[in-house]
This record gives sequence, structure tokens and C-alpha cells, in this order.
Amino acid sequence: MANRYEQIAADLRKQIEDGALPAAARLPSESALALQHRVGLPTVRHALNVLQVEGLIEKRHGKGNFVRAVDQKIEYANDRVGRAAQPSSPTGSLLERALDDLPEVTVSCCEIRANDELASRMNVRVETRLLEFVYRGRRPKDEAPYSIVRSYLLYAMVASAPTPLTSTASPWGNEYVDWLTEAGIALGHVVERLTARPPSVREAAELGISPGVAVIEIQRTSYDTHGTVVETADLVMSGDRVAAVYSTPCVRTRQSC
Amino acid sequence: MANRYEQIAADLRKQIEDGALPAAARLPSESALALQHRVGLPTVRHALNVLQVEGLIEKRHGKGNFVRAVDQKIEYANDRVGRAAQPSSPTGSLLERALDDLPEVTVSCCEIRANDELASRMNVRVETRLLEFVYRGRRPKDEAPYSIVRSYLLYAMVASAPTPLTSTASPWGNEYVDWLTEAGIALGHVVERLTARPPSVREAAELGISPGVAVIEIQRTSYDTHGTVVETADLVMSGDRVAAVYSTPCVRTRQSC
DNA sequence: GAGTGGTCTAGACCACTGT
DNA sequence: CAGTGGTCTAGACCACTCC
Repeated sequence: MANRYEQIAADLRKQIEDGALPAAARLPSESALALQHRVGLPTVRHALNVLQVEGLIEKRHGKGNFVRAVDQKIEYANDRVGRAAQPSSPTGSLLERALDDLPEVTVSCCEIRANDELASRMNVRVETRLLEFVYRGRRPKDEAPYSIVRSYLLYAMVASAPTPLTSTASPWGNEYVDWLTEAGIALGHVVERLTARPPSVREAAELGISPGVAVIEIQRTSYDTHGTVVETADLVMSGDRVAAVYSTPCVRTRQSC
Repeated sequence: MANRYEQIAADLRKQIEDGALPAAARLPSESALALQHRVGLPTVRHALNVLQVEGLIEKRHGKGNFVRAVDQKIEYANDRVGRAAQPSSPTGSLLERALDDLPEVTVSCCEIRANDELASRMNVRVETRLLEFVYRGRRPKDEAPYSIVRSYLLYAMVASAPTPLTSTASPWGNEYVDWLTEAGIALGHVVERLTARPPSVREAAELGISPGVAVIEIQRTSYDTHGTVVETADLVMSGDRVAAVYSTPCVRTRQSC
């Protein structure tokens, strides 16, 4: 650990953890740090790079380096999945209310044709008409959204149902449940596949995060009671602002276990 | 996008995606790349750094830079959570079998005392006697494990039950379900909180991943049928080798919905 | 305009890996 | 030993932000 840049990184890391450098505080300028530690500028930049990849600091061109605020996380809870947009469980909703941080949600919709991937996921033919809904959930105090949801429905299935784009929507794109219900379709179960990965360049820009801050990606597939796919969605969420919470009841019917 | 290093990164990224640089292939040496693109070494290293943070390449000191293999992911499925170690659902087990990739699991156990965090999570007093089980799941072809699970049980609750450390354990540390059952305790539900984040230095070393490759962290809490915490666990999984899969049935009893 | 971080150069030396 | 990446230096110039 004789590395100079590791020492500098460790020093700053400690100051951040101790609170000497509180959240959102500006670090000394890079040249100042170089003087302090009697090293060259590139060495300081290397150290800061490490901290950036660890998600501890954020660089702002022309302004300085800042301690990343890692406050309470928004929760994506599965007890709302497959239910109406109205949150019935306190898990997520109380938290959001308590923080005076009701999310602002923007929704857009357009008609598209299924490409290979969507066709395979929804078990339909390529070029099938679909409706794509894009949801962006944002905390009022933030610039960038914390999640981007692309939800896909079969055009033929919901075209007859009224689909008002309410701005009071859930940020997770759960309104489709209501629409399907109105169309007489009952949901059976929802399968979600979660992965953690670095953001693509585009995602980093859209979510306002630096590369190195992980994102959670959820591929959601909703089935009706007959096992037919009725919806699929891609959720990409900023890993440092969102946690996913799953509650699994242990129903042990003698049969299945 | 006139940046030289972005161009180099984009060039290599394209070659990896196109398959010109297949998985596990070695990239040209840094000095060779510098000559090819007529830039200085630091510029090439900057580009490679970007690709490393994106998880596309892996650097090996003294050997070279290599394309990261991103093969089929191990699945952590909640249909096994709260059930016995024997997987009953095909979701995960079939995949693992098909890949001829049955995980090797190492287990260790020691008695510890609850610290502040564990005491709060298990709703017991600090210094309460606990049993800590550490599971590491590893693919035979890999050096490092893909997941590290630390599971905590109340010593008083399971001390009387036989706890054979079977090497055929599930890599996710689910044996506690059997032990609790033997002790006459019935599980009620399991709550899991997932987050995505960069690995700590220690985790990166233990999981054999480079910083910048995200990890999935799951904080699991198991409750019995009375709502008492009977187990809690921390699962840290290499984000590029593991996906978490949750299947949520939409039981809409008229009451609760 | 002054201060900040971003890009890039050219070169030295060290540490790890293989032969 | 030769080849590889890892660390570090000193300095030039550009781009962004704020006054």
C-alpha cells in the first residue's frame, strides 16, 4: 500500500466516512490536493478517479469535486407489482410521503412494432403492434430521474380500453394492471429478473450518474391466469437511489412442498 | 466526440461487440494500441480504463488486457427462498445442470455476538449469541466465488438442532429453513432488500472482479409465522455472473385488493 | 478573467509474468 | 531475460463555470 494515490484515496475516504467532508461538500481543488500531498496532479486525479468509481464523489467540470449524497433510497416493492397504481402497502408509500418526496412521474406513449427481442419476450410474431409506455420517476430535488421504465403491451389487447396518461402514475409503470383489468384480463403472476451492471453511456447521461455507479435492471414479464404473456417491461434504476424490496410469503401447502 | 480516448474506446467496444475480439481474447498491448492510433500511452490507458469500468475488459498485470467473458448467468430465485435446500422448481436448477456447472459450495460456521447492526436487524439485544454461517458458491471453472452469503441465526434457537455442514448445500444459504423446521419453527415470510453498488476493495478481491463491475447486495430477513425475526443474511453477488429472479403470484383475494 | 476540471504529451522507473 | 501493465512526474493546452 505504498501507492501514493491509494494513500490519498484512503485519506479522503476516511474524511468522508468520518464526516469531516459531509455530503455534498466540495473537496479541495485538485491542485490544492497535489500540494498537500506533495504529488503531481495526475496522481491526485488517479485517486479521485478511484473514489468516483466507488461512487463516493462526483466530478463537476469547472466547479470541483463533491461528496456524493447517499441519502435514503426510494424503494421498488413487489407488493405493489401486479396491483393497482394506488399503493396499498406502507412499505414504499409511507417512506415516500415521510420524505416529502413524492415522485414526479412523466409518461409518454407511442405505438411500435415488435422487434426480435420483444417478440421473443412476449411470445408474439415480429412486427406485432405494441404500445410502448415510458415512465420516468424523479425526486423533486433532483435534476435527473432515478428510474426509466419501458413497458410494452399488446396493442390489440388494450386498444379498446381507455388509457388516460395520468401524471399521478406510479413511477414503476404499474397502470397496465388497471388497463388489463378493464379489458377483462386477470393477471396471474409476474416474473422479474434483476441484474446489476454499470450504466451504458446513454443511461449514465439520462439518469445523471457517473459511470461506475451501478444500475439495477429489471426485466419484468407479466402473465395472465392462463400463463400468456400480457406485458413486459424494462426497468433501469439508479443503483445509488433505488433499492428493490421483495416480500415472499412462505405458503407451504402440503402438496407443493 | 473528438476525444481520442473515446474514439479508441469506441473502436475496441465495437470490435468486442462484433466478435472480432471474442470473449477471453487478449487485446493488443497498450504500446501497440498507442502506435496504431498514433497517441500517447496515457491516452490508450484512459480508453482501456473506460472499458474496464464498463466491465468489458479485464486487466492482468504482466499479461495483458483481456475481453471479459459474459456468459450465462447463475440465477438466484425466490421460489427456493424459504424452502428446503432441494430445489423443486426448474427455474434455477435446470439451468445449472444444463451448464454442467453445478456450483461448488464451501460453508463455514462460527459463533459470534450480535453487534449493533445485527441486533437491530434481528430485533435482539446487542451481544446476543448468534451463529454465523458463511457460504461461498463457485463455478468449477472459476477461481473466485460468485457469491458470498453470511447468514445469522439465533444460537438459542438452533443449538439443539443437528446442523451438519453438508457440502451439497445451496449456495444461497437456505439450509436454515430445514434447521428451523427441525426446531419446530415455521417460516412465515422472507423480506429481501436488493441494492446494486460498486464493490468494496475487499469484495472485489474476494469475488475476483475488477472495481467497476457492480455487485448485487441482498439483505434478507426471515420471519416466522408470528412475525418474529428468525434469520437474517447478507448476500453479495458478482453482478456479471448472477441474476436474481423473483416470481410474484397475483393472488387477488377480494379482501386485500 | 480567474479558477476549476478535462485532455494529451513524452518519458522514467517499478512490478508482475512468462521464457 | 523480454514483454507486459502499474505508477508517477512535469508541463501544455482546452473547456466549463462563475463573477
